[in-house]
Amino acid sequence: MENNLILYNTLSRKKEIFTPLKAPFVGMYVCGPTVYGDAHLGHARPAITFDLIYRYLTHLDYKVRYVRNITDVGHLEADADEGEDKIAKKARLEQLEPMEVVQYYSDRYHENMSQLNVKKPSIEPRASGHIIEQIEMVKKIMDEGYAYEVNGSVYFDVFKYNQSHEYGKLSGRVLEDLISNTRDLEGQTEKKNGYDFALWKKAMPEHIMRWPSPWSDGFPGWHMECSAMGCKYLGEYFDIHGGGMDLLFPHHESEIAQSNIANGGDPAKYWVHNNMITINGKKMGKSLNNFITLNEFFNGEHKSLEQAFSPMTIRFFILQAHYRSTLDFSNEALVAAEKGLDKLLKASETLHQLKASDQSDFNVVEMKLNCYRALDDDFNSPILIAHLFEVVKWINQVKHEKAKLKKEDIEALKILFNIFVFQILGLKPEKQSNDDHEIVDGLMNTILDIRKDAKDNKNWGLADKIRDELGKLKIDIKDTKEGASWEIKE
RNA sequence: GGUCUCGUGGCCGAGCGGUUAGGCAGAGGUCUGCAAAACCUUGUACAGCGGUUCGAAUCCGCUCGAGACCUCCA
Repeated sequence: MENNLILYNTLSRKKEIFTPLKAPFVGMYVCGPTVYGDAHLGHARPAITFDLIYRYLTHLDYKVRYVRNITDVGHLEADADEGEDKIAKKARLEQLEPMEVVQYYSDRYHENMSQLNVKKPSIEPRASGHIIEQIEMVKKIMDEGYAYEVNGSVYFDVFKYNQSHEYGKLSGRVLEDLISNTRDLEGQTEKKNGYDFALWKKAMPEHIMRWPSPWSDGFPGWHMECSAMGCKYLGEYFDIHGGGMDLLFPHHESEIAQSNIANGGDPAKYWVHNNMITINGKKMGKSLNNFITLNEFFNGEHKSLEQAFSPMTIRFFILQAHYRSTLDFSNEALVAAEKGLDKLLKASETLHQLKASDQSDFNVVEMKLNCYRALDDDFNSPILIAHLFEVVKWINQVKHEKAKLKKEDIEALKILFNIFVFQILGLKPEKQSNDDHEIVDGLMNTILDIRKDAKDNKNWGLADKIRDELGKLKIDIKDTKEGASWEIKE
């Protein structure tokens, strides 16, 4: 497949033509969740954004190795260097082994991802399983003279690094500004400078998660894991590094610094960042405590929710905005997404019942090109969806015999829907598929048959009664020219 | 305080120098035993004020407003 893909590179702040380092292979690393709580709507954004990118690159015939980590150690609670490990804290509170907490929330995260139809990454490494690699990397940085040890902890010397490299080139920060901003931070730390970051932390006695190292029994600094694991599975220089915009600084900036010293260069060619989801105009996040978990969306049990929203509604809602824009949550917006998605999926079913004509009123080839153009332009899913809704219009017009489509065009549209709606956008019908389906179908056909007899005899009372009673069972009956149809609500 | 981003019709959200974005909601109509769905028609939108230009939502400046990062955060 010819490649016209353009993507926005945070590093250059420009859209660039996507040229893989070693086509057809593509290496993509995305910062995954810290598993110490249920995933919320904010977590769904990068998952779905990079799922879209993964799916599209795969569709373009690239052999993608997609690595998304699980952070199960090293993330500190309050201060980057003085706080307590998030996992360990949660474990102590709940009287659980740290790894028990990790297992529990990892499982729940995976369950949510599966519900959202997010494909599994090729590799999902855990930080705790790569302590050796991280220690090795810290050693390298020590050997190069860009890190110093204080009381068993190791810090990266940002000032020294900045003399030969540019600390801040990703986030657009200037070290002088950082100096003036960190100068008046309270508390005397072990660090030479406030902006230095930890590569290895000595564990306090109460700290449960700890590993031996040349410097102390302790644990790796947060930024180490992504550098070490990215390098291990994708090489020292790979194609795409992704994550949320809030990770730009200091996380990704520090990864670049570490990698430059340890491996002699940047870790990735393209840096891709998804924007935040907001609630009442503010970022939805753990720290602001204004988040709604995915499970709460799915079951509707949250005071801010007027109803439950299905995983596919959430997915569609997110895909209707460009990944680099903020997306504002509201019940109204989600209801709109729910209805829009329903319309799209219904049209997909209708497509299979269309009657072919000997000519077409629409240019299917052009439409297909437009769909590709949308995705090629920095994965513009909202534009793609707008195109798909035009196809929905076509389908409905043909259904109502107000427009025509040739047989081969109908077939082409089926393929188009399959590619863009199902394979790339990753949407799927949400009907429960259980073994009772055939029985239910049979029953419904019988009932609708009886109702049709009633209607033919103008026995409106009986016809309405059947519809009303079924309605109470959440079964919707709709009369069309072709006969009655039914569907289960919600 | 520093750095950066954004402000689009009732709501969400594309576009980023000249062409209808799209979805939801609203209004009118077609269809229909009724209802629903679908279809057709329908919207004085681009924070404000200046400037550049033949032409600006789109570029520049200022003002106002909102947000992100600078500390863990997707």
